[in-house]
This record gives sequence, structure tokens and C-alpha cells, in this order.
Amino acid sequence: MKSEPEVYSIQDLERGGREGWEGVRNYQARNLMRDEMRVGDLVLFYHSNAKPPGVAGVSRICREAYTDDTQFDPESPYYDARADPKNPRWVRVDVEYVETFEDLVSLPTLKADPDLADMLVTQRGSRLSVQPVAKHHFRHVLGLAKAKTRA
DNA sequence: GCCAACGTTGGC
DNA sequence: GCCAACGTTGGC
Repeated sequence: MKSEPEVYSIQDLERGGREGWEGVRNYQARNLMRDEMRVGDLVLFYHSNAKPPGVAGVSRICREAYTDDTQFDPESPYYDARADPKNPRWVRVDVEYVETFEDLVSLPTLKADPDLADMLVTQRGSRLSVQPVAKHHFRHVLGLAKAKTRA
């Protein structure tokens, strides 16, 4: 899951412990949250629009998809005038803090790793804010993070 | 249902 | 700040 750290970072999650992942306004991302994410699933927390961008840590799904009510709030930046309270179109999940990597695993690092050549986030033009991660990719990224921590 | 125009994302 | 990628909108 991607977040701009200036808006919401892994450090914010560490402080708060838990957060509703609101504001996703893309159908593909929504469908992933609604159909794939289950309590206990681990999440790579990615800092986008950062210098450098990359995976900053790990979080975990602690509540499955439910209505993202910011869609009905005209004051919210995530307001969607077309959303119908009787048939909400956007959902959020809740995530909880797991860990912060000692050093962020940067996008250039991910892109340079042949084992991650087919990971979605390393693909050109990959801008989906919620992406499925293959188990072996997940483990590999954790391995990179641990290696950095030991060094 | 096509597709051009437009808006957003996000790396660089 | 630029711009490639790509999603959405709306005219037809």
C-alpha cells in the first residue's frame, strides 16, 4: 500500500498504532481491498513521492473492508459527490503497525534486484496505490530490509 | 461503445 | 517542473 509520507507515513502509523486506510478512489485498488485483504494479511508500507520512494516498513490488516465515509463528507478532500449513501462505492480497511525498517528499501534498490524484476511496483508506470504482492516478493523485500539492518 | 480530452499519479 | 502512464469523463 502506498502513501505519501507527507500525508501519512509509517511513523504516523507507529505513533497511532492503527489507522483507517481512507481515500482510495480507484476501482482496481478498491476491489483489491474489498476482495483480497483479510485480517492478519501483512502489508508492505510504501512511501511514494518521497526522496527516495520505497518500502518503509510493514503493517497488517486488522479490519476488513467497510464503508469509507469520507466519500460523503463535502469537507473531505476525498469527497465524492456521486457516491450514494444507500450504495457506497468506496471502502477502507484498517491497518495496524508492525515494524519500521531501519533503512527504507528504496525503489532503485527494488528495481536493481533481478529477483524483483516482475514485482508490480518495479514496473514502469506502476501507479496503482494498492497492489498485490507475491509471497516470494514479500519475503525477498523483508530479506533486503534485514540485510540492511544487520549492516 | 468509441475515443479524444482531460485529470491525476508519481518517478525522475 | 516535466512528462509518461493511465484512469475517467462525456460527446457522439
